[in-house]
Amino acid sequence: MVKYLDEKTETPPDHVGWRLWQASRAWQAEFTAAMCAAGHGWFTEARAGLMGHIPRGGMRQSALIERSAISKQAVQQLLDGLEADGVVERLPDPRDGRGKLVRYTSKGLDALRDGDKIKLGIEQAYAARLGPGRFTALMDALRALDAGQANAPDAAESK
Amino acid sequence: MVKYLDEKTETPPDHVGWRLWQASRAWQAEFTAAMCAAGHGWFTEARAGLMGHIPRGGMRQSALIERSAISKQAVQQLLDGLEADGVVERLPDPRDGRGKLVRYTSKGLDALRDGDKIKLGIEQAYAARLGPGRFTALMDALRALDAGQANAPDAAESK
DNA sequence: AGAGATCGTCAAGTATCTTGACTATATGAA
DNA sequence: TTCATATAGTCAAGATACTTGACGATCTCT
Repeated sequence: MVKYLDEKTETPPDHVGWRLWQASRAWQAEFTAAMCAAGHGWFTEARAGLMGHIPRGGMRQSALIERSAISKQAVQQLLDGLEADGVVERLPDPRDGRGKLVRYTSKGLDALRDGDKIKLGIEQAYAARLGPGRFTALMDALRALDAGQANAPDAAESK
Repeated sequence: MVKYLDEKTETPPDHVGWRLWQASRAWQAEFTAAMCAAGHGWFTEARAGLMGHIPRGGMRQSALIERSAISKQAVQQLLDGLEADGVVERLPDPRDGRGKLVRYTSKGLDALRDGDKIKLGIEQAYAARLGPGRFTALMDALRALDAGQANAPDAAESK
């Protein structure tokens, strides 16, 4: 291949945003791959994002919409998919004829359990790679960042 | 609104992956908003990801494809958009009739400059929020993670 | 009862990716 | 030189993850 120009003048970005992005993507790739390997091929990042908001005991779809930062239609489509794949089920809310209850099926609960195991494994690998001190420092900084974000009104995320 | 069930049994995730994801999204939201406010309304996350790989001096499209982890068609579509918005331009490669050179326009270079300023601002805000010690620790840990990832053959990202 | 808000759904469109098929050019060996 | 093959870029079609807008059904409040 012809290499010339200033392709050696590479500028691999090195700022917080880039690092966070890379780290986040790497984690997700690892987690998703492990979930697939564990037989949960239906698992995707978007679904994970949504499922992160559904407690084990289930919840109302409207409450889920409130929590996840996305539109109700997006939630609905994601739920449609999860329901079609047998991960969650939607039942009519006995206390409100308009509402629906979103609940994990046993398949969904299995996936949650496997996911917890995988998360733990990745976390331990990270801790081993960084050393306990640096890993703790990382988590501490990330939590502090999150707390600051939640309080900041200009975070464009509070709504 | 009717609140019942175990909606108080909230399970806000707190593991590395979630934290990284949240932090990454928050950074991107802040950056994109600032870029929009600076008049670069064409700016999106996907485009940023690609532009992060294009050096100031430009490069061959094929080299860009190699670097970015996405398909050549995706790169092409992103470039089509960036070109349509006047951010980059594609010139025939004088040394290879098949190739094209991707180069920033002055509009693109302006955006890069503004982006650098904004990045710096966000970084300083983060450092102020965390304190210099914790911020340095965060960057250190993220860099170490990235370095470890790059060396790990199972990272599914090396290709 | 009736007004208005809330809950979920349907329809349509956009952005970001994918795989597959194709053209044009370059390279290297017969 | 010429032909096989590899590389560079494009075109087409489809999947996923979102968006806004419109709508019917149900609840709540007066």
